[in-house]
Amino acid sequence: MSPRPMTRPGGRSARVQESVHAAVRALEAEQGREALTVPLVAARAGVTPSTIYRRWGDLQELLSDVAVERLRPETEPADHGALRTDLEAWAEHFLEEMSSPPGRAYIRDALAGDPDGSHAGQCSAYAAEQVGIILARAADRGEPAPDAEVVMDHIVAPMMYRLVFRPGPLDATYARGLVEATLSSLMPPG
Amino acid sequence: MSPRPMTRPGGRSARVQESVHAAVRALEAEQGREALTVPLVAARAGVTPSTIYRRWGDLQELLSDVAVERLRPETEPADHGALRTDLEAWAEHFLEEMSSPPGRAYIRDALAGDPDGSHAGQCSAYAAEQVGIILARAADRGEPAPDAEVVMDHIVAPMMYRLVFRPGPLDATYARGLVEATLSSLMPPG
DNA sequence: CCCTTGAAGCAACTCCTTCGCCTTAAGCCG
DNA sequence: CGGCTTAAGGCGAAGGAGTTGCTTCAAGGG
Repeated sequence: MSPRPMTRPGGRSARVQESVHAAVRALEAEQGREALTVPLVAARAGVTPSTIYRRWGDLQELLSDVAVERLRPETEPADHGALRTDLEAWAEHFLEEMSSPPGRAYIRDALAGDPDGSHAGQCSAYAAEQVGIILARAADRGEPAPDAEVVMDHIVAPMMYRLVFRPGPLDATYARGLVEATLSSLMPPG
Repeated sequence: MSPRPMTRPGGRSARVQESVHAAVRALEAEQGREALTVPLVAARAGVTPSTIYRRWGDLQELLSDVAVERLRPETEPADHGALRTDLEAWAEHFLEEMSSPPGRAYIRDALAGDPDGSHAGQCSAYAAEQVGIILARAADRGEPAPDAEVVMDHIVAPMMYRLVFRPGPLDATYARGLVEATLSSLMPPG
């Protein structure tokens, strides 16, 4: 989970990591992200600044690390009994979380301090995992379902592209529209 | 074009901006982006560091500014006489440029130093403009054509999502496939 | 229980970054 | 065309972020 290989995941290293992450979350809430500096976080976490520089490189990579953690889904997508409703509910929930001010900030942070793209990859892996669960359920029910790649390209990608690259609001209607279009192209009306 | 409102676009301000941009491009080419610092760029550009800090805020915003400039398309999309071939050629060209190492670096820089999303918005505006030209040509020819939003959602967004969020290579085949899928859903085979 | 070794603490140094003040010149208006 | 107003750039000092070598600590293995 940490950006650098942690050959000793237990004990002190883990405590330091958690302490630093907690310090970032606390200071973000108290003073806003603008006010964060590495020495400040270090002091709050009870470690020396050089520890943070050595493990994370710089403030941005640390913030990216914390942001990815917060973008991890906490629960499985709700089961509504049918592929269409499952996908609609998940897409609406996903878009709502991601387009909220904190959601946008986490995405921004996750991308900004991510020199090798691994944090961005983790974000899309989270979404792919949720989608996979929904599609597996559909398969269990015997419903025809699109491929996971199709869902990523036609539902997740447009939402995330708009979030990251285009100004302007996004609402649940847009998410539902993407789901409808994807499912109806799966089973043409003809 | 500059991140801060330029109430005096002419004369010295414009010269300083161009000089600083040129210094960034030169030092990037000579020493790599890792080596860049604000004082280094300032020295090369013949300005004082405080000028850069005042106009751009920090190194990342400056690099983002330069990156957006480099992502601006230099020519109109080629005219191949038909919507399908125009879109295919443009999508392939777009994906090839964006997925190249420098292209990926520019996208990363453009997003990283972009606190308010205006640079990201500029990037998508460039793509939308190119798409608009292609669609307008199709309309002139009397060809049925999808809406620009459909092209952005179904062709541009999947490519950019994969570029930014997913590891792994991307090739012209993928771009063509997106175009085919979009056009064939426009005119169902039935 | 000791040994190895990666990680954290410490401290000193470098240099990035900020800020106040002054100077320059762009754009305006008579 | 020539002075006037006012952004914007230059300069220098002060403060703090970021870096590094060395030392100390403790996790995990023998």
